[in-house]
Amino acid sequence: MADERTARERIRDAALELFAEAGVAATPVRAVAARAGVSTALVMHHFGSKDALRTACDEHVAATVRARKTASVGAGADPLAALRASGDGPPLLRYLARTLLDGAPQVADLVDEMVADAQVYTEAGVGTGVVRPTDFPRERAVVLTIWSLGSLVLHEHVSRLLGTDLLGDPRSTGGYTLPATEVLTRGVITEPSYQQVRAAFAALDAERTAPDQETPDQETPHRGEGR
Amino acid sequence: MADERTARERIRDAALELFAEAGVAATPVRAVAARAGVSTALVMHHFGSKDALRTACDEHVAATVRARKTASVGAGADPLAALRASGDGPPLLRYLARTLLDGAPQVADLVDEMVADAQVYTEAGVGTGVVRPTDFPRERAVVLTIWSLGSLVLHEHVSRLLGTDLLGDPRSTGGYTLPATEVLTRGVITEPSYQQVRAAFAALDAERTAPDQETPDQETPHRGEGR
DNA sequence: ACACTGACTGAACGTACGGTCAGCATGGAA
DNA sequence: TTCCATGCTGACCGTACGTTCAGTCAGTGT
Repeated sequence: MADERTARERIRDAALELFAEAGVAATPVRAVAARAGVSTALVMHHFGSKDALRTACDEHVAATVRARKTASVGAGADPLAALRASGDGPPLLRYLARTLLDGAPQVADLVDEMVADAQVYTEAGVGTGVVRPTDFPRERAVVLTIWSLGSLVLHEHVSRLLGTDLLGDPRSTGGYTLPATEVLTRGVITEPSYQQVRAAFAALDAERTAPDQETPDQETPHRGEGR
Repeated sequence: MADERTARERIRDAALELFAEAGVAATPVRAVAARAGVSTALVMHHFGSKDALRTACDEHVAATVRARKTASVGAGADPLAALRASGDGPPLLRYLARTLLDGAPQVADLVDEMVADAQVYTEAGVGTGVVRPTDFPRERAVVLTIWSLGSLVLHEHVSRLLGTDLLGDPRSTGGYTLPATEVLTRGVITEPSYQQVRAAFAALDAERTAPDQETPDQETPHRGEGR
């Protein structure tokens, strides 16, 4: 019965859950108020408007993620491992997964920070021999962060396909983490195929910088059967 | 002036664009009708309800993706390369990126097919020497498909971070494809770190199947500095 | 005793929504 | 010509939305 949180916090948490479930546009303020056990007028009293409530949610999530983030790069460069384990992780992560799509500036800043952190951590990992060196330090950090967040956003599909809930206990995410880590360790593509891709994009760049001179017939950049 | 499409197709295409931009819940039927140049009543006449219109969009996207999909596994296991190149790709891909989140069954089936295709293609690639073998053929196909779709869903962040529009011309996606392919070729994590992750999850499994016997102190599964 | 403040509510307002309906053209079949 | 089916519209309906407002109540300082 005793709910230690203030009414303002209860409203914000209720909004977080409902916005995460159905999206902001599909969630009436009345539903938020009902879930928090208050009147709709009190929601307006505390936040001023539905949009301001949404912004407050964005800021709360961003602040919490910032507070909880740790340098855990070993298991697949996962910037959210600490959050996953914490009690209030699931609703927060669900909300984050939703709002990664509708371009809230607070969330965009958060992603930028995650990328910067990932770059620092991977470069440190290169020093300690945990992480391989790369030709594209920043771009690799972007790619790894995007993949990590992308699997979070699509957690429903991951759950259906692998039976692994990425929003739950990190110790039970092996169904996803194991193959992902295998890919991130041993790779998928063989070296000659990679060189073909590199050459194809280099040719495209050359064609763009000097578009007048003729280029040899190469309309499909990835051939696939070359050995 | 001559628009060859029927009014029904114009409505469906307008809905596709608007739903992709702002989401279904935030798009009024009136806006769809206005974009298509018809009355709102005609939208209802053709589709019956907003929800049915949404379903029609889902089915149209699924059908188009199925029609366009090709076996292009060389450049990072991208199941949507053909679609990207085609003219009506962008709005379709934008819609797909949106609806991958709200669990439409047609889209879920589509994802399942993509995974199945990815598994077939990667296993064929192992035979021709383009793709490396794996301990988890199906799980690897899931992971690669999820990463590919995840980067599509987060294309806005990719664009901001790398200046590369994944929805546009595939020949100008090198900013993303090159580092992604490098990661998928040479890996990120070193072999000993991978073995640590494997051992940690194996220990967790053992603990779960025989939870009574004591296990050695290992509360954090990824240590990171072990060498 | 009074005044003031902030949390909080029930009722209401204006609006924009999804959906309905009667009816108007057009056109091929009878 | 009559008929009905189809594509289509403007006007309308009930509802649910975001927001406003007047006012209650408890606490606090004076």
